[in-house]
Amino acid sequence: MEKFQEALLAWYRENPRSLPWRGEKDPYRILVAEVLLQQTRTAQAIPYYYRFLARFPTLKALREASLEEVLKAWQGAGYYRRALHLHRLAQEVEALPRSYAELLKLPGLGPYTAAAVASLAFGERVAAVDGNVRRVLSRVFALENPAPRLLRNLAQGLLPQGEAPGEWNQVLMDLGATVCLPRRPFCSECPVAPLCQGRADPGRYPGARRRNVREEALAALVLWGREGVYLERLEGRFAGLYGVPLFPQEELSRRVRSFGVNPRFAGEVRHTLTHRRLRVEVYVAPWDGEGAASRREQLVDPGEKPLPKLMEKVLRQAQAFLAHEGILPFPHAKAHGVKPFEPG
DNA sequence: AACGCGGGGCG
DNA sequence: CGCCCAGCGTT
Repeated sequence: MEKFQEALLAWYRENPRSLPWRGEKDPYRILVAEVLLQQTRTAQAIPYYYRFLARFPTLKALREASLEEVLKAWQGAGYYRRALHLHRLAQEVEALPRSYAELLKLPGLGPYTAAAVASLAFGERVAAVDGNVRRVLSRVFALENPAPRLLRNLAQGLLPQGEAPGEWNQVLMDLGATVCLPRRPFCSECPVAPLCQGRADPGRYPGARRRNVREEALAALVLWGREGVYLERLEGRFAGLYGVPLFPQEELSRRVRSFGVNPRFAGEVRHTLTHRRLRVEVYVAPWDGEGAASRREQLVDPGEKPLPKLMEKVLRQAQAFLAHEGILPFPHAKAHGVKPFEPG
């Protein structure tokens, strides 16, 4: 196995990736990067990394912020529980613990993130197994569906003695991210191709995970007034963020009745999540909150609240419709720009 | 072990 | 379109 490690380390020295958090020493900044990278491509994480750290440069700054401010900084990055967990974590500890075992106890840190922070920030000899490492090891050892436990043991056994553990973890991840790609890997460029047991059929290792994408028919109700749009705090999906009322399409008539409005159809919006395909009918109605005094204060400028992308699409659609009708749009208009309304 | 949870880029 | 991404928490 020494040959394996030497070949990879030599390759890494010649092909380093330049990333904003590469070489970072501050454990907090490493943590933010690793949490952002959970199920998120590096290219997508980078702008959020800068924005979040500019807003909350230290654990203390994060601790003293409100959850809503934190979610606002996270807006657009997805998997918003990550932001919630980071905020909660900041309340729980004065400083980040320095061991894998302690890090693993923190909210939002699982085996991968705890290992990444422990090795990168504190030099602990612990292997970090992410999707890249899973794929690399599955191919090297020709494993179609390796258990997480097995992968951790394999990765742990590969940690070189003389090398900084954090560096080594990045070596494997970099190989997976740039050479050992999910589809059409560059085996001819791979430093460990001669040792790879799965080289003959890389598409077979690891095997595909089955997924079940279901469709959902929803409706959104955009109630707008001079002071803004009626927003509520969302629960369940997008919990903690804000949005207009969103519900199964078949509940439309009931919800319309309960609000006492007479809405018009403003078009349709599609939004895809990993496991869901959402088709949202957008309805708009003028509203001043009459007959619902407690709701009146919920008429706000959506630009001030953390919104999921889906809600941005819904508002944009509503706005385009209103503009097309020659109706003065709500304050949100300037923030996002108006696309022409396209019927159907 | 299976599922819910965003958003985006690629072939 | 389907696939997958520097995963985690819950059941």
